[in-house]
Amino acid sequence: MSSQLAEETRERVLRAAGEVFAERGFRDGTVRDICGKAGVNVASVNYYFRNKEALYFEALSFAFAEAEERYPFDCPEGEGVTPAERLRHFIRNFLMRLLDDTHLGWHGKLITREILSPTAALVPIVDSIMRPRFDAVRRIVIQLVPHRLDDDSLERCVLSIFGQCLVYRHARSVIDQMRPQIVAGPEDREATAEHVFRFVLAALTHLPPTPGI
Amino acid sequence: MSSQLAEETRERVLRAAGEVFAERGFRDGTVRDICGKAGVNVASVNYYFRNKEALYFEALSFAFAEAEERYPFDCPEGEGVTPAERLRHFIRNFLMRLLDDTHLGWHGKLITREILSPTAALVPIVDSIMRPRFDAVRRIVIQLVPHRLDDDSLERCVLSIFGQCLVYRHARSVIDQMRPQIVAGPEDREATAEHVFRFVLAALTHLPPTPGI
DNA sequence: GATGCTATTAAACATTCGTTTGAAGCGCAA
DNA sequence: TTGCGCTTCAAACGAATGTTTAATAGCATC
Repeated sequence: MSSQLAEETRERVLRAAGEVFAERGFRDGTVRDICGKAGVNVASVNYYFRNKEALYFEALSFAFAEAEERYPFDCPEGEGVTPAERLRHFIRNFLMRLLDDTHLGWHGKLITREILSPTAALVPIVDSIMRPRFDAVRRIVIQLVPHRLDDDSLERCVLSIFGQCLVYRHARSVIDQMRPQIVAGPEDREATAEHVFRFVLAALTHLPPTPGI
Repeated sequence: MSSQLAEETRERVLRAAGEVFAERGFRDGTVRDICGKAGVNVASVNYYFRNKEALYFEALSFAFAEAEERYPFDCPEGEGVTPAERLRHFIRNFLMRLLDDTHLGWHGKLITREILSPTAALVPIVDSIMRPRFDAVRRIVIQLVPHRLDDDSLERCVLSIFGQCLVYRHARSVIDQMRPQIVAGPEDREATAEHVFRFVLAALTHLPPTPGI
């Protein structure tokens, strides 16, 4: 029977693993680093998880679950909310999460690494977490574009929206070197979110119809 | 005196290093892998370069130089070219490079890794290669937006453009799992480039003025 | 208090990897 | 040919790392 204390130890290792893997990657993040940060013996990894790889899988799932919990995907779908308001809400929510480096920053770093070097762990994450958001944004796009779009154009619109948010995380090192002021403070981030919203809204509402459809 | 043969060996190691580092990252890409692929002895790394880290630096610079050579940044600046045509040209050129997996794909992968986990090698690359492109796109944006933009909004517009292109590389694994058809064939990639161009053009030409400026 | 299961520990093991070493190969000039 | 400098090689070294082991401690139950 696993005690309450053991469960706490397990979660401490899981959290330390997430932070270490996020900062240094799977290979560079050593078991000794993780256990040192968690304050446990190195054998704990083998005791609680099978090995380092299984620990990585669980840490990734744990990070996603915790990120979902703290930054819930609350895209208002009610009747009284206009599509533009839903769009603004989504973009701000998503961007704030991506730009957050302080308390929850390692989740995003870890996920970014996983996307760049995908393992088998990515498949269920894409299906269970990313796809619903993709679908929600697609519904917003359909409502905002004044004419019908073919399926591929629709997907590309959604990707254009995600891309404008994701660049602030993926190219963060370049931004910090070239234009640090646009993401420096909270008010700058709000302004960035507002910009992305206006940029997307202008594009969607004025997108020309695809010829031949 | 270094012979012609030695120079070829050096470059073979450099190229193999770029491919291996791109595929597996700095830490996972072993010296033995690189030398095996290059068909040379492991001691060659220490002979031609100082050590693995110095090899990585040189491989990164080499990759950038070769990518610049094969995909030259030829943004037409002449009088007779409209800003919209320059934008289309830039986006297509940039996107095709990002989506190219075949002969030159490892350059982009390597650079993406470096941006995510930046080392000291990134600073000169940003200054010498990325900044000029950023500046060129900014000049195009100024010409396309019908009113004056403050500096920060201008930077964010440029980032919106880059982000819409970069997402096709950074989130490639997710796209491949969710919507592979939009980047599958050459004609799909052309359609993607055209979409990004139209999306950006619609946004820039209809972007509302920032209040209070 | 004895017993048995769980949790934790220090130490060691086996492997991998970057790096070094010393010798051998090779081209070329004297 | 001989000698010399540049290049390549096989082998080994030392450090780091994932994993295992066997012993110890903690703790609930009887």
